Amino acid sequence: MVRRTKEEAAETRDRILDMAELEFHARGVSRTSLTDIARAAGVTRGAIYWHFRDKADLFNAMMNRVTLPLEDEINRSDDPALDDPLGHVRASFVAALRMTVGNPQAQRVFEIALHKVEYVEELKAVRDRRLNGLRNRVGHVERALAHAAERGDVAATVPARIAALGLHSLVDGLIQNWLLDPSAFDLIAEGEQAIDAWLDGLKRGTKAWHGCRPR
Amino acid sequence: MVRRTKEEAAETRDRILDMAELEFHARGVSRTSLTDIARAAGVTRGAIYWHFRDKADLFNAMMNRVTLPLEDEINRSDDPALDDPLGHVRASFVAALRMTVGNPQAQRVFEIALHKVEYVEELKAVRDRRLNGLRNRVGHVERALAHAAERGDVAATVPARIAALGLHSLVDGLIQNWLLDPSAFDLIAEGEQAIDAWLDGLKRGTKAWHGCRPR
DNA sequence: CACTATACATACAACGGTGTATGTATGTGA
DNA sequence: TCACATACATACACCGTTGTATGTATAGTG
Repeated sequence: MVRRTKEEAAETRDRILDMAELEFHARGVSRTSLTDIARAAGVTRGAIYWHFRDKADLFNAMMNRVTLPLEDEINRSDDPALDDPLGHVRASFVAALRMTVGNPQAQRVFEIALHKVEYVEELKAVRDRRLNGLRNRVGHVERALAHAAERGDVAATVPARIAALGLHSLVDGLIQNWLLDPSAFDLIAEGEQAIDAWLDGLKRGTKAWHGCRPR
Repeated sequence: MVRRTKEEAAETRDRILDMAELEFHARGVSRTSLTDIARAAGVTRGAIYWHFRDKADLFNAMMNRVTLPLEDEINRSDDPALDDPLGHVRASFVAALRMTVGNPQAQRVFEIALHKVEYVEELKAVRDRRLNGLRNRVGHVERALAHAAERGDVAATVPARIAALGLHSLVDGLIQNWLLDPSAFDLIAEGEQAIDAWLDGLKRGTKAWHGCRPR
């Protein structure tokens, strides 16, 4: 075959990543061979081995394309310059729901990460990245909620750590359950209600409810 | 080899299932060969093919040993005869947390189901079972919370559906995050606090907080 | 006590996937 | 323009896994 220019080579690399994403999503990572991906991308395995060391390397490259941008927004929640940390936290998590539903690529990659890969051996790097991302997010949200508590936006009866951990787990669980069956519920509308229910609970605090129970 | 008695055959079958659980957990389902499992169990592949049709069949049998009992307790929450539906819901989910931490077999199987298997092709049956279990649980919890609302145990401002979906997602997310890194937080203690925060939020309702905001 | 189904072990054939070595034509810089 | 690096395609050897066919000794059964 003909030698390509650098630009064309970059396109080839992107095509390989795109097709890897589709194939992994359709057949699972372990059952997808490099031959499958090569055929789908219109190249041979030679091209894949040129751009990537092996399947694990290709998988990591594919994951990193999508997961990074979402992290950033949430991780900015504890910026002391923000005038409404609680609002920013809320907006960030709602954005995650919207992205899950509205961005097909993100949806595929999430589903691959959750249901179409086994976190063992070489692929543990992905698990570690996911783990670190989780720790970071919870940490940022915790500090953001602490700021909100200082400002009086939320009651301090629920520790910020629990509030952050719970919120993150809630949204994580919602996305996970929805991906199992997108027709089961409306992730954006009902998910937003659940987030608000959690945040409203934080606003009013836990122990002081005896005197103002409704009904 | 010698022909075994029925009792011994049942033991062989159990050993195969036990070792499959360990091997799947250690190396992932797809990377574990039937030869691996046979060697660990002290038999040959012939024994496995005698007791199970193929690897997918073996996998399903292994999963069904553990996941069923946990379901039952939660699914009883909407029994109209219960005098404290809300308390039963709370106890069921706390029990799930305790089982995750305290029962090593359950812990392994959960981790396999969440991180060590790809839900494609033959294994989709497991995904379907998980999906049905999820729908059922949410349904039962929803009805239980509706009972609780009728009894005045919780305010009706948050729809029972959202309350149930949120609670389930919260616990699901907590377990999922904890399994990624058990040292990250105390699943039982902090998880229980998160569950209580959610339930307390339900008790007090959502819209009526303006008049009784603490501090 | 003979016979059949059981509970495996052993043997065999086939295939798919991986990694690497090699070929090759072209872009690119000196 | 010449030489080398680039961007692949092709070819090859190896191995693990699967499914099945076959062997075999015993447990159960009439």
